Amino acid sequence: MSDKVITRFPPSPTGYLHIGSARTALFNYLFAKHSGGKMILRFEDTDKERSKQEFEQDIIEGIKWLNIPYELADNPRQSDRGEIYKKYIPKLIESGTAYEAEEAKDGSGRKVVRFKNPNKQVTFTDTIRGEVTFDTTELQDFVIAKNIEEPLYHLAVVIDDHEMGVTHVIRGEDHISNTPRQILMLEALGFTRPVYAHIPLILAPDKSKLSKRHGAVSLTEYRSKGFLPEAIINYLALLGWNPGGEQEVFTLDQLVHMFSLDRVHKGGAVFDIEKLKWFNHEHLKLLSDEKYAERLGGEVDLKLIPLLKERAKTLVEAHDMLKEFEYAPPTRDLLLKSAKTDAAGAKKHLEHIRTLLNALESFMKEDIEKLVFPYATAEGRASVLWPMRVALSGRDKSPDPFTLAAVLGKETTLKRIEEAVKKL
RNA sequence: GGCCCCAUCGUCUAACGGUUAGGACGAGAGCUUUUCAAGCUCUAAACCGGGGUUCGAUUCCCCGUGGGGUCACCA
Repeated sequence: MSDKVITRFPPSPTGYLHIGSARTALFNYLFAKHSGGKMILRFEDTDKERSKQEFEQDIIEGIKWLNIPYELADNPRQSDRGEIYKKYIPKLIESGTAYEAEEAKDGSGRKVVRFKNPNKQVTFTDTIRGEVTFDTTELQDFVIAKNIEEPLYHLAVVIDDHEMGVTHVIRGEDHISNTPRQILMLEALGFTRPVYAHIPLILAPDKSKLSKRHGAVSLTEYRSKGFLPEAIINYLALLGWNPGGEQEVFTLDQLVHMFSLDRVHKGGAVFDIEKLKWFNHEHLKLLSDEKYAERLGGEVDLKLIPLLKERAKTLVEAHDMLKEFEYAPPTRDLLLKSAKTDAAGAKKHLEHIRTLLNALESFMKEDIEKLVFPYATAEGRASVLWPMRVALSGRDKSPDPFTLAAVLGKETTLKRIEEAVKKL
């Protein structure tokens, strides 16, 4: 089928995968997949000085980590596509729409190629913004190639999009003013115009384009901070687009199903880390205990996962909490810290709890609670519950003592109470 | 500065001429098995301004203001 939708994600490997690029990739994928098409990945590395293998790797790994499907173009690097470009540049010169001008600064001794600007108005339809008109006169006879076989970005884009059969160009709004010059070249080459859609930029809190000076912008940083790819996808999709209802938590498949370009916003959207954290917590809670443990990467007691799920907003927070569960025998001072009783009282209470729990068959939270809580209420909750919390956790900040006891299990619980009693 | 784009709570957004302008994040207050979180409940919080069009404008048009993007032999 010739009318199959083909979008593309063409990063230039001059930096690590940026959160904004990731969203552009996501929108391209969502649109293509929703329309039954595909998204092609290629690298725009015509700037040899700044392009690095390392960045290329990072970008691919990032997209894979996010689970955004793509198809790698044949010959995905522009730096390897010289043979293709060589077919087109002379053609442009022969047809009189381009000409060789002054000597190039690249030391090749060859001449730079300039486009013979027809100096006209160019109007194109942007799916998101409607008709946009530019007067290209101010562009003058712009340079399109460093020399007869090395195109500059704009020319390479036009040729690649044509060669790869790209039907829809979905890119950041910062490219909107590049569009007319690309259309000029594409007309000179006799190519068909793709559909253009310029999506709003992701903004920093100061409303300017999000960039490195604003802090964390590379996907890797979010990954290492313990964010889930599902959460990042979900959050990014809702920056500048929304399906209309009041639901906010979605899976990638759901997003694919609902996505449409006409619900994409025109204005930029400020990136809010707090909301991302909230999405992350939501997606973390959606994981099964087994999957959660898997994501944490270590050997984790599955009994601890529900506790983590409830409290941790990121995997890193979960890790930190896990450390907090590491028990160190509490000091006498800590045991008495907030208990409204003296050492003798605390000792009495702990011994009583030990006796109660020792007789308990089922060590479920509810049963422990049923047994201990009435006693705590009768004796003064603080004077019973505080020593119990500290005895079990070794800390003054912890989940409630009943949950703690249940998670720890009977044996450990009794052992820790025993240890505490000895201190009093 | 030229050109282009944009404009609803602090932030992400709903609304497609008629609503008490809704939701979410965050904030504040309260509740909970007296901690820290989480959770639950409640509260505060917005249509940039001025003209039109219309019986009626947040919504359509124009102007202004504000913000942003872009002006390379970078992408």
